[in-house]
Amino acid sequence: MNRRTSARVLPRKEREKRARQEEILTAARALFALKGYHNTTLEEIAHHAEFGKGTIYNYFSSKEELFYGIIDQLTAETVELALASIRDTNGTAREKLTAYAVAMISHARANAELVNLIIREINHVGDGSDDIRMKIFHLRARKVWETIAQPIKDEIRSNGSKQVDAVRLAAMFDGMLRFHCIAQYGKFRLLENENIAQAVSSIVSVFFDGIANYKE
Amino acid sequence: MNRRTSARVLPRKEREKRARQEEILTAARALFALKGYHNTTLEEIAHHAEFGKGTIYNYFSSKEELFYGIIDQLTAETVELALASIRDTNGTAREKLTAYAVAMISHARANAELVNLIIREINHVGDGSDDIRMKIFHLRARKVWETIAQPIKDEIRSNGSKQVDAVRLAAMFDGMLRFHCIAQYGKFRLLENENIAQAVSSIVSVFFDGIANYKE
Amino acid sequence: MNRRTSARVLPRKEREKRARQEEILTAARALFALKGYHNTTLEEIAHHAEFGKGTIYNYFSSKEELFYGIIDQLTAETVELALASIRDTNGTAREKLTAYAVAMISHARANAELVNLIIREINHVGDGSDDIRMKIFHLRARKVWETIAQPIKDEIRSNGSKQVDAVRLAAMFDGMLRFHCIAQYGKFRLLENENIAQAVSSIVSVFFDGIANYKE
Amino acid sequence: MNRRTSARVLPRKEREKRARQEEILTAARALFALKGYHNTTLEEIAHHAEFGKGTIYNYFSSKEELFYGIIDQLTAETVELALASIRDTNGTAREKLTAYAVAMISHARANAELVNLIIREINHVGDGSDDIRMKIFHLRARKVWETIAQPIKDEIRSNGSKQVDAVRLAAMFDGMLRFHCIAQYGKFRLLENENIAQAVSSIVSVFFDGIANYKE
DNA sequence: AATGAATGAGTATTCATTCAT
DNA sequence: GATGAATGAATACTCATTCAT
Repeated sequence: MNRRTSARVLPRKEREKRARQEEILTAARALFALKGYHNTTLEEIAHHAEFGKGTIYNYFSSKEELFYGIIDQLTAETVELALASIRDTNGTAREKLTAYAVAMISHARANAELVNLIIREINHVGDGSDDIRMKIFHLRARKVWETIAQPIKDEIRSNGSKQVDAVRLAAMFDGMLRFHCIAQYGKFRLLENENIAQAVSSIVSVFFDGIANYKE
Repeated sequence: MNRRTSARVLPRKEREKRARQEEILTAARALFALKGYHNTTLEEIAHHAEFGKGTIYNYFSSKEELFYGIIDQLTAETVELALASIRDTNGTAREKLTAYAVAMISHARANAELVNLIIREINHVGDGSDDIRMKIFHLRARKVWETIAQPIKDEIRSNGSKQVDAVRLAAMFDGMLRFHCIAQYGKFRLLENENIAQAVSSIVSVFFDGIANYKE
Repeated sequence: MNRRTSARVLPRKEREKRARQEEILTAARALFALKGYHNTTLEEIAHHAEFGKGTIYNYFSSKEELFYGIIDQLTAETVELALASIRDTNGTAREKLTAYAVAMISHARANAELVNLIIREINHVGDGSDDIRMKIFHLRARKVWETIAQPIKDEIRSNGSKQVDAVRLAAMFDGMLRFHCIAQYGKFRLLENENIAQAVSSIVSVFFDGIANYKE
Repeated sequence: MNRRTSARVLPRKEREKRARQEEILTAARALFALKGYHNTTLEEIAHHAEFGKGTIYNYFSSKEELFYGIIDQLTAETVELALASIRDTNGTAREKLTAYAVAMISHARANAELVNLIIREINHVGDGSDDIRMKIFHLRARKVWETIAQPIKDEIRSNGSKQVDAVRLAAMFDGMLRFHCIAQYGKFRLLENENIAQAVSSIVSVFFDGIANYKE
């Protein structure tokens, strides 16, 4: 196996470049999350990443590109998280979705306000001419929904229902989750509760049984 | 009746001032929604409102203040909308919440991206020192949830359940709705469907019956 | 005659605006001439013009535009100077061209290195996409040559020659003059002599009689 | 014969160093001519010369030094060209100067805009503290004039004139030539004609006979 | 000797805010 | 009150130069 073609054994130069990119992304992530895109200067990012200002531009061609790098990272993480939760959980649909919900909320909490960052800033940057990029985020979101739609579909099918837009239901579930994250972890903090297990339990319970059958 | 406290008989001066404020808010709303807070200049707002740039400062002490004026307007509208939907709908909880959902989504559609603007920009402005203002938005959100929590509580009580955090359930319902609005009407458009009735029906159906009992 | 349509009685506002533009142009002229386009900062120009930096942008949309403003001024002055010299001088072609030469060199001396500025910087600024502007300078140069071509044409016609490209000859005369200015007043100072009358006399003498008949 | 002073038998190291310098100068020449001094980056030069950026600094201590290297090359070429034209042409002053004019214009055409580059950029670089360098260019220019002044002097002496500043006349002739080159080959293209022979003929004719005796 | 990643001084431009008219 | 010219702080981005490898 050639060193160049192997994904594992990248040449040292390349590995180091990736590592530096990660460092910069991490610094930017923290600052964007804390202060928002427009209120964070490249100087600050550079300082926080312990690089010179000019160095940032060796890795990202503009501040905007850096931002998209973060979005890319985050959406990829979310997709990965959904895939892993559903794939690795053996059990009922309810258990699979519970696993996803826990993972999702934990990720949101760990990344504090960064999850909202996506929603907050996505329309903000650029002039809308970057449709290609938008399409990627689009595809990532659908990928998540399609992933969690699978157990939903199975559940409903076993119910006797036939034609159901499981992706739409998945989006609803995701909506509850994400709104919870925004409400819980955004600056615009709306909820006080910090008990993930309980929050997930509520959401899953409502989603599967509805409030008509809701039991605390 | 005091001239000041009367909503009807404000002095002409005061009435005109309010009217001007509204005009400015309307112009700003349109532009902020279209281009975001930071990408909209006061010059543009002034031009669009057909006022001189300096005049804006006779009505709002800063660009930020103007932004909060819009948030204030929007959140007030949402509260009003929730109150009206629940109050004016006679029937079951399901019917009341359906009414609210229709009103909410219609409002979001009519105000296009402005709804997201709240979420998107709310963290953008200021340096966190405006807690008082945050508290107002906080209270408005709770007011909405408490309003729609009432029918939910009634529904569940009639189910025999006792201790239920209906406000939390209300927030979940609202979350599904708002996420739907963001996904549907944001630039980050994720859904294709434009049929409000159907979307509302799905959301209400899941919320009340859960997907376990979901019928298309 | 309406104040608005009269070229003489511009409204006060407009007059003041023009005056400010002139002040800025004058300041920029001095600095560009002294240090060149790229070595002069807008901050310096603003300071020298006793305006704030932002104010410059109310009058010129960019540094480049400001530069073109100067070129415009200078080329217009040169045209004016040629027209006046030829028109106002009664006498032979030799006398007319002498008048032009004196005026041209005096202007160059008064504006020190600014005359060269045109040649020095003209290719420097912008990316060549401003053909419209180039065309204007082009036309101005031709205008000068056509102006001084007239007496040349008359002189030659009285000689019996018929078809002569007088404009080309005019360009040659102008070339001697301008090169003299560059050599004399540029940083790249090549000549020591400061006696305008003598320099003009040499140039005119050579131009009319050639060195074959040259008498000091 | 000392290895150092011999032009032929330089040590290999030295020869290679010179060769590399030439390569870099050639690359820089092309780019400076095309885009101007300030709009050409060292990165581009290095790339075009197929060297690493840092390597350039092993041969030239700064970008400015590199520029002066080009000027040096060009002015040396011009001196060489003048010397050769006058020396190698047997015949009248008129013929010698015609030869020089043809050589000069051809060189200008071959080096396109590089000729103007000298005039354009000479004031651009540095802060005037490089008088030594200026003096060199100065001397080179005088060398050219003195070279072409010789046949002029002879011509005039044979005319009976005594005290004539032939160098000044030479500068005038050169001025016509160089202005022609600028007008013809600069971006600021003022002439359409491309017929070198005819242009030279006009210039020489005017210079020797003046327009008073000018025949097409 | 060759390299190119790192650097940060330097600069054009924007725009919220002020204030004289 | 209304205006918009004046202002300068703030900031993304460039690029000559250095230096560790």
